[in-house]
Amino acid sequence: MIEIINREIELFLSSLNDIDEEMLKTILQKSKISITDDLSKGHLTTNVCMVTGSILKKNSNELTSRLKDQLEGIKLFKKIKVAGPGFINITLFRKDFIATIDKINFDKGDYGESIFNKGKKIQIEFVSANPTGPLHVGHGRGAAYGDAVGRILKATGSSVEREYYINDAGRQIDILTASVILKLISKNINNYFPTNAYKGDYIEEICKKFKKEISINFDNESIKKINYKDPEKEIDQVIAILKDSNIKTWGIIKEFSLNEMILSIKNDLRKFNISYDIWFKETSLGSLDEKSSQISNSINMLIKNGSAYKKDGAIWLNTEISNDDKHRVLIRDNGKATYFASDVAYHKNKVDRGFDKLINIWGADHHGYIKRIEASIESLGFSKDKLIVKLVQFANLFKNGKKVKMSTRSGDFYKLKDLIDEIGSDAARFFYLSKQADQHLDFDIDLAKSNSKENMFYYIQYAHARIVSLEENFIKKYPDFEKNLKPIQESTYDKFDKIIHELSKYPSIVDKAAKSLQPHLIIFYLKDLSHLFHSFYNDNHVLSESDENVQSIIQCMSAVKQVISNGFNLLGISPLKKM
RNA sequence: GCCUUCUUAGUUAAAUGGAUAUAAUGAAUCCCUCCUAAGGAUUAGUUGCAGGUUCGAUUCCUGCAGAGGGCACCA
Repeated sequence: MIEIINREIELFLSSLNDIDEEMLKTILQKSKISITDDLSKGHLTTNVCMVTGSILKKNSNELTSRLKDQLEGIKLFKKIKVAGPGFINITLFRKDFIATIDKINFDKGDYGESIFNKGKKIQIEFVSANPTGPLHVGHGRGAAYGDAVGRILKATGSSVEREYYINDAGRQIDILTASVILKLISKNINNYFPTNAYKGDYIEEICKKFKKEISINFDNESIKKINYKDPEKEIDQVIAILKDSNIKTWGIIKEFSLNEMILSIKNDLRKFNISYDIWFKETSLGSLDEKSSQISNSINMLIKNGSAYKKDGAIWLNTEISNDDKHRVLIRDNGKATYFASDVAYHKNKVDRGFDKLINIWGADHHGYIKRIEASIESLGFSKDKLIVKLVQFANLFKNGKKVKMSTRSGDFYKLKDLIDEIGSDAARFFYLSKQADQHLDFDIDLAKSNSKENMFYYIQYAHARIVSLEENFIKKYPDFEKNLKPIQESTYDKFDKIIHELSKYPSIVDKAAKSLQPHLIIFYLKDLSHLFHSFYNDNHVLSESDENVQSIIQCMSAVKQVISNGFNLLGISPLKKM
């Protein structure tokens, strides 16, 4: 129906005098056909006359009456009405309106999918937490968000590749390795353990798994003598001694610890119903020592085209192109690459892989990083519009009415795994996604676990479960109807019209969520839909309706169930059959 | 100081520039001989302040006030 109206509108616009290409484009961009917010306004509405009127500096009254006549002329609609400041409201014939139910029950899991991103290759990189500790509840939000965005984009026709960037190079990994080694040799060094080493119990778990047949010999005496006031220098000194005294064993333990950490992260994410297509290691970008490694190549390119330069012994990138407030160091005066240099190479690698869009999901603390990455992309000769950075604000976790504190180094944090064990993956995902990603979120564990009305998650699940049970009871009562339900278009029953109207909005909600990368829109939609359902369910005793009506109602209810299930699926949540 | 996100019922939150700003919660009242009361119905209550753009602004722009986050040759 919307396609038909669109065609009529285009005909209408081209029939107008004094309109040029440019204007036409603007009008089509600004105007829209949408589903009305309320049935009292009919089923569909368009603002095209107001938009056209304002662009052509014409009175919109004249336009509305002309378009109204034209739409009435094709006799495909029950009623055309001009309303408000110049909307055209369209009421469909009942069979067209009610056909939505048949469509949903026919399309099943495909209902709501669209093709507006068809053929697009999108890469989405998210979580990418350093493999120096297990994932904590702070990472959960980015994980739930990134995965849901991936699912939604896929539903709009694009191919989506999920990627986790593993920072397996650099000082943090050295600290991890040192922490493990110090625990392994703790008896020989009087249990010495520097303040800045990682303290969580996961370090001990790695030690337990480490095969003891390898002899672990380090310079224990030098370690015992370490005495620094600055904890940063202290840990660096520890690392230096360990490496110098037995680089081979260091390497073995480093690799082992890293693999254990990555494995634990993968397991946690799997538990959270998330799987990745690619696990990209920072070390695969190579090092500066290799002449044609990816990292050397990208820096050389930047130097060659004049974007990067040498100053005070370091190599800097001029980031003015993106209005960054200062130039950024790529290679330090000690010859080592910065983390930023790896990132430049990594983003070049991503662009080279030919994606149409790169979506990075970062914690809000990375905010200051956006401009320099954009500058590097532009400086390498690509458009920064390819890159979309979505910031996810921190989540405050509340338990027993108190805020839960977190710090990775001290080992004092709430693990994502524990949260999932406590409330389940589905409820956790739901709450992480229940608010816009770029807003602060207070995550109340007690509420998430509660069975009360204020728990939206159960409210929606309850609607789904009620319909499942309704269908079961229906089949028990009418075993014959199972195979030949009457088509719903013949229904004259109208008490569920509000629900049908709401169901017809679902595809546009998915599109909106995909365009704005906001999964929470789906949650709010499902809540509204569930509300309509619960209300209907209370007012109408379905199975005591006439045989004819009950067939139609059951089909409508099944459609509601289907849409809840489809919506949950986009969020990575499984609907419940029983509460 | 600079950058950035934000400010909507008592509280927590919705709303691609659209019509009467939507829910939940809290308060008050009511509804189970009936398909799951983890539910429903009714009532009262909101766009920080001052301008601007627009036929139309919670939405876009400017200023002010207030809150969070970021401003390393750390990762």
